[in-house]
Amino acid sequence: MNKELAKNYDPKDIEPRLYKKWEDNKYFHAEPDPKKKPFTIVIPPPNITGQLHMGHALDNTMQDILIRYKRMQGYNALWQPGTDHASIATEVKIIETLKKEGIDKHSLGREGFLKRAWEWKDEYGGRIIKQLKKLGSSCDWDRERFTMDKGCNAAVEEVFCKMYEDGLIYKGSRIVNWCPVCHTSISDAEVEYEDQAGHFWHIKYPLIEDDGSVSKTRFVEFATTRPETMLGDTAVAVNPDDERYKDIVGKKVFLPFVERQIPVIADNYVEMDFGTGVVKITPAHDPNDFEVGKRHNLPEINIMNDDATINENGGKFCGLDRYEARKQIVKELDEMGLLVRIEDYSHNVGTHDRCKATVEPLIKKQWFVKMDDLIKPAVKAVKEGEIKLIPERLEKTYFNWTDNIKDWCISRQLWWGHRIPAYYCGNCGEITVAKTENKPCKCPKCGSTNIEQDPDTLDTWFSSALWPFSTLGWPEMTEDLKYFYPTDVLVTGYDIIFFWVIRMIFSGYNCMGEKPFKTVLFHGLVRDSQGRKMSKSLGNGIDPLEIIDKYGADALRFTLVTGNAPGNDMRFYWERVEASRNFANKVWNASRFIMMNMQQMEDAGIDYLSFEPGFDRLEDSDRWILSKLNACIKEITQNLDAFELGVAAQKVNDFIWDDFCDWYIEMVKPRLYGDNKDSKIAAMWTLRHVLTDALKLLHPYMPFVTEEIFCTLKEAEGTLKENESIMISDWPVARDELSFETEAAAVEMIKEAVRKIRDLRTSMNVPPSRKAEVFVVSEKENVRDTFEKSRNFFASLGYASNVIIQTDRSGISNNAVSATLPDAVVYIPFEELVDIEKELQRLDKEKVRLQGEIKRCEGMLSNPNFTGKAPEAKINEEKSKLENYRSMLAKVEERYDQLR
RNA sequence: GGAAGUUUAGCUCAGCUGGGAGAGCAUCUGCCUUACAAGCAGAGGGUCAUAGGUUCGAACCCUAUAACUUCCACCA
Repeated sequence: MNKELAKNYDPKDIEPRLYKKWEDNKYFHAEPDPKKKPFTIVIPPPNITGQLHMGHALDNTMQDILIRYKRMQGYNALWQPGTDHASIATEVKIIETLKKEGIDKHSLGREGFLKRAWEWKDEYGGRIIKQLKKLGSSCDWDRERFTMDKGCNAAVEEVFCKMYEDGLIYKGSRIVNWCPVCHTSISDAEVEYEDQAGHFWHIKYPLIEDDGSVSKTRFVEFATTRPETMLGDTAVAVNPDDERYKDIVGKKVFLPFVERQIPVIADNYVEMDFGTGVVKITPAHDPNDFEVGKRHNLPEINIMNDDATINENGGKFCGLDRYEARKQIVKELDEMGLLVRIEDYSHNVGTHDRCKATVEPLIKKQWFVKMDDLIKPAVKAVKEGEIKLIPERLEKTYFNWTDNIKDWCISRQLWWGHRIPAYYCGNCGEITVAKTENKPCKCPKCGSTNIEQDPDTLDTWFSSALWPFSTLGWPEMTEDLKYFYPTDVLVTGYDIIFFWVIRMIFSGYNCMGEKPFKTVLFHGLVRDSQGRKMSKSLGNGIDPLEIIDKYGADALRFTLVTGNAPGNDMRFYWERVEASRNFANKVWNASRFIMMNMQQMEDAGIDYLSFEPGFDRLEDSDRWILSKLNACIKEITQNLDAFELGVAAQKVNDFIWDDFCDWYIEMVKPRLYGDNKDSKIAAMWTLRHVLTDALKLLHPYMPFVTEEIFCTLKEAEGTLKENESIMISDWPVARDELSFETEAAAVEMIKEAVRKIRDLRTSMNVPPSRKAEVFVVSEKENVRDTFEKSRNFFASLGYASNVIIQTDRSGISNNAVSATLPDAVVYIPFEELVDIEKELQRLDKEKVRLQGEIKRCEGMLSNPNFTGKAPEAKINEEKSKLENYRSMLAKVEERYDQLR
């Protein structure tokens, strides 16, 4: 042995060193191999603008746990990494940067701007990758992709052209969400609604009399939250069943300012009970009005420019900002006597999720994906369980969206992104859709060479929707694609189920004819300790890199996956990181203990390595911990297969800390410090065996500390192979020949006795330094045998100077306290310390407790409904409990009588 | 308006799909016991939101109610 571990685990130097080792040895790399089963995860590609935040840390920790677990199980595990160009987020960021330099985007021109964007990508795009590495992510970095690399571009063009041919992509003039700040259309999913305090302006339009004059006495009154849109009104509507307005339907009203006469129409869209039952109709600036307008063939009058100022259709308000126009219009209406009243009103306003500007519905010519057919296989897949969502309840959210799906607006008036492969003839207007390599030099219809490509780019999610197969080579049918697709799990936050998950699913079926993944594992948000979202503006964000720096990546990872269920949000507490760090340190020190003893045995010339566990040489405590380990392996494997990462983590923690450290290592100490060589060797074999398996079980969660210990341990033994690593070692397999029910139960009894002794001592304020004789009295031979076999550790754990095992209580002083077990009574004569009255009180309390338990058991067992209907195992369990309680009660009563 | 989630110890949360309520942190007591004070040993602390129901048996299943949170819709 030539390596020693420091007293406290310090991740600082260890983590980068080990990560480099893994990378250098290509342990993350996967190639198709028909001899192995694939297991694939594609990373949710982080934005190139991104910095690692808690959400990433959680998301990637979960993926890494699954990948490492499967890799150890012998799967050909591929974690496909990459980044997203994040069209609008990046473009906004670059515009900001340019602004600081006093440069306007348009003055650079498209090419100049894109050049800057690529420079920016080269400089910052790799930042988050470096940060992911600090977390320990075992992605196959040789395969790193980017949504705007050559392959992804090819995939995007392929899909666009194919879908256009199939009629799934069309260009149409429809009302879209327009961001007047970013100057682009955005999809429905990108609109965030927020409650804003506003007003309800009650306005009236004069009726046009039958003689064509503007009435001075008859008006139609309605209310609106956006009076400026009146400039684009082309009707007012009432419900067809509304008696109040029956007589004016078909007549006209006078629209002030623009001085139009517009019709009063009847449409079911109008609710009679709301407001006055009259709605002004502005088809060009409201999605509902747009629909109404279509039904009634109303003109669509656009009154706004792209920056939300009023255009020439707004007459005298032309040039004013929408809010300025609003003020003016209200003021002038008031002056004209057409403003009835103003009411305070809180309503939802659509804002752009990127820049928070109020979205303006506008009619624009845009590209859309037709959703109704495309969505069908995606619905079917989830309905029939072909794709599993975890937690299951998110299926409802999923179907809620698919059931109400609208066509997807995919064109963006941005430069950074995939430019739409559509070409327009400047002469005849013919549209040609073609891949870049086939782009037309002249119009196929009129032959004109006056051809221009569509200036717009695609929604950033258009390319990420293809991510699970574009990264594996599609549209080429590569070996990778055949082997690794469909992928196994997608791990992501529930917040992007609409943006991304659904779109990947329908794209998968559309392009590959096959689902993109079998399971979607959702996690929640990491919130601050007060339950608030972490955000830049609140300044309450916690930097994962700071945690890694202070406590290590292992501690961060462990913290993020323990104590919360799939899909639930969690709160972040530094105390929890500290607890995780302490756990890592615990593992570290247990290992240190074992290695110190290895050293001592080596120094004493004891060959512990060649011990082959003829199981007859294992002692009860060894068999107990091996049984525990075996159960643990089974359960943890099951939990991981069911994606119950938190539950599995808790079990590893409890096994290592409670069973292994607090009990087994303590049990084994007297043997290690004693003279029995065989016993020592058996103990050392068990320690090493259990530690190694425990490290493996822990490795997916805490890759660094486990690797460091694993290698140091092997090195100490002298069995470390070159470049050996726990990450490519075999996942532990449960071995039932290493499970010993009888011995395990026997040790549990000793543990119970120890706990009772400790309890007695504490309640009597006996300091640990004061040892005492301990008598064990049992009529049962096998019980006495058990104590006999375990006397060494029973004595040390129970602070006994001597353990005397006998069949009756002869020779035991009356000045003794006792602890009762079902099959034995333990006496500790403390002489001067014992207060008989107090002891009687204690025994009395115990009597009452046992009587209560017995009553409960008897009640159950005498209930014919219970004995008739409950499963037999449960009945037997209760019977044996009852027996134990009765036996204990008898002993307690006996002792009570003796003392009295 | 529709839907979902949450409600368990002082705090944050688990509880693996019905069989005697758990962890971490905090609190209290005693220990620097040669792996670990980032530790050890003990203790206190819960009508599992409320009210009904199903069941031999409910934190868990059903119904209703309340509070909080979130998502979707957008009635102008």
